[in-house]
Amino acid sequence: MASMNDVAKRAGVSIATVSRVLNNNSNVNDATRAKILKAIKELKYQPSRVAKRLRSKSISSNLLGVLIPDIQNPFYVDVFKGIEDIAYLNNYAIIMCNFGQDEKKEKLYLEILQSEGIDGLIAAPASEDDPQLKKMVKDGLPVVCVDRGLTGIDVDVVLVDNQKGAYNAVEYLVKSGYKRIAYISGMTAIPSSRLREKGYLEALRENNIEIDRNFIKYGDSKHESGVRLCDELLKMPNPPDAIFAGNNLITLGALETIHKRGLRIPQDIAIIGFDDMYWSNSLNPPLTAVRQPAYEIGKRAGELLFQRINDTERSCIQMILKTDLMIRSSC
Amino acid sequence: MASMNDVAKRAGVSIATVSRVLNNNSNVNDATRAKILKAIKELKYQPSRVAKRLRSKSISSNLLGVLIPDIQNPFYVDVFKGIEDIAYLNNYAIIMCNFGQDEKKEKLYLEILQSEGIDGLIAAPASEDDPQLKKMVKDGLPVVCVDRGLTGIDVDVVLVDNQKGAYNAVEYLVKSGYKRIAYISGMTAIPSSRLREKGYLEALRENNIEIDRNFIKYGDSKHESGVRLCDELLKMPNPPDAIFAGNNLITLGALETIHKRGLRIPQDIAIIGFDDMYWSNSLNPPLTAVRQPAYEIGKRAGELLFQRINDTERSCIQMILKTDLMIRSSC
DNA sequence: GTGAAAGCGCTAACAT
DNA sequence: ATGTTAGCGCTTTCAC
Repeated sequence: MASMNDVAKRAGVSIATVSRVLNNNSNVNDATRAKILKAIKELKYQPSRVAKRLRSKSISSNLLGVLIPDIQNPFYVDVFKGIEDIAYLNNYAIIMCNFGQDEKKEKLYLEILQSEGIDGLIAAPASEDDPQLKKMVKDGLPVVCVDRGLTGIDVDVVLVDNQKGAYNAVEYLVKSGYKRIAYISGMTAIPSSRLREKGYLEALRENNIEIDRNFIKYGDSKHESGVRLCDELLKMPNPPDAIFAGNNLITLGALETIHKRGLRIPQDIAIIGFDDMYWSNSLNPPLTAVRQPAYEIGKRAGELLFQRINDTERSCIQMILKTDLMIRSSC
Repeated sequence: MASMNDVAKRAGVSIATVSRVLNNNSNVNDATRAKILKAIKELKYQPSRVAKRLRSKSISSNLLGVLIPDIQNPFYVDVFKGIEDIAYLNNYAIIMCNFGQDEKKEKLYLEILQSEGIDGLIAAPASEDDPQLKKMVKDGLPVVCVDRGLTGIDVDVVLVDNQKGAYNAVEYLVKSGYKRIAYISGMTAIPSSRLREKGYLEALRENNIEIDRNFIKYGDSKHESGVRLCDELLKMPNPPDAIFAGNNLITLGALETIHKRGLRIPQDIAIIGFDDMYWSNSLNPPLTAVRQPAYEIGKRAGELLFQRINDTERSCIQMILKTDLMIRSSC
């Protein structure tokens, strides 16, 4: 790889001048500029982002971090796509950190990110109390949280109203005549899981449906726990007549169990999921679900991040997007 | 962020000694080491990967690139997860480049990757003839290709036998009694699309089924083209009785169209897909599909990459994994 | 308008 | 066993 020095030599100028034409700020003689441009072309010179980053942390390093709990969850994939589209517009590359809801892994990734000298970070932290991430925010790293916030510190956040979304879903179940409604929760360490439970409880309470604690199952937000917890629910002596699944992976797992048991949906057991997927229509049966605008969450987060990178002083924004109940035929 | 200099000062030693304990290669006096370790802790010092990378390209920069065409395709997500697990084991971070099958975007990402001084790259290139990527391989960058190779140059490749997978799928369709079998292809620029077509044609030919060119539709490997091309197929005066869908996104799109038209699967139209998904069982009906071991592809590619990083001279390997026909009830 | 030189944080000879 | 120093590729004063 040719360096600036090579270019300078070839063009018969100093590296300072090369730097000047590259960043076309100061005035450079047209003839000199032409010579340099020619040398750059001939040598196929590409500036090193690494050297640039080392040299001045103050200036754009064109690198940002994305820290998410589960890339195999389609929700985060869409969020990522939203972020990426914005990053690309700004000529930024992304270090992707998928920590699998493992706090140790998250910690290591956070260290790496810091060590890489990123310009900014978009994160869905393992816990809203994450001390390490909080410290990074305090130290001035531009951070935008998605899906989950951070307590006790001012930070930009983009998420949906989880409680309301869950409330709407469960209320719809109630209005449809279901009375024995179960909830399969994701990890309770995740704020959204707790808020969805709150929405669930609220909807039951307001509709005078007795709350049965045995109908609330706690898992780890993954497919497998949907499979297992749905099974536990269905083999109860007096099983539920409807299930509210805490996220898309859980929903898919629950569907698997229901189908394995040969039960009909919604006649034998109804189901409604949090998180829509574009293939929800092709599921058996078409799934009724609470849709989060995942792509938009990512896009907005990306926009907020670049705003903050360009203006560290701007006051923090909490952006709450709305959910949509996509009514199909699983309940 | 504390630097090595800060640590050295605090411990009352030179930066060289600090570097020594950090890379614990040379001998350092135990007392000195202790002092330095203490200073590191107190300052919460973290080495800068950026400086390290700038300093010596020869040594591990702990950064690698992943270049894939579509992160919203679950196949690539699983491949990525496989890569990531291996990268994490080696303390590597990943720059994720999702080029959306857009050659211009791919080119820019490749430039960025080079400019970031990555140690190695795992790529599913837009074309098997990609001159830029080829040049990077020639220039000595460790590269492993997944899903698609590179012509005219020696490079490690991990993929499945696409032709055989397709052959098996279409043969299964034939054996099941279908005679009017259509193929919805992904982008023909992608080798796997062409190989799957070859397998499709081969299976028809060997079973003495007349090939109808109108039954082959070419799209762009995305959901939308599955929706559209399946529709074109179904509104033919004499439509097919079975569809072989070129990848998972196309399959999902085709399913959407079939359901929208209120057709029964497999009575009215049968479907078999390339690429399995873990929720295939929950689709309507459970989908028969050719399974690629996506996670393993990523994992193997990661392993090969680290092998190559550690031994640039090792001769290239082409690893061909096998596909499985997952028989369910969509045909 | 252009060049010289310092320095970002680190590693690796080369000294001592 | 430890320190000194050059240099990775770049930006940015400060001269001229």
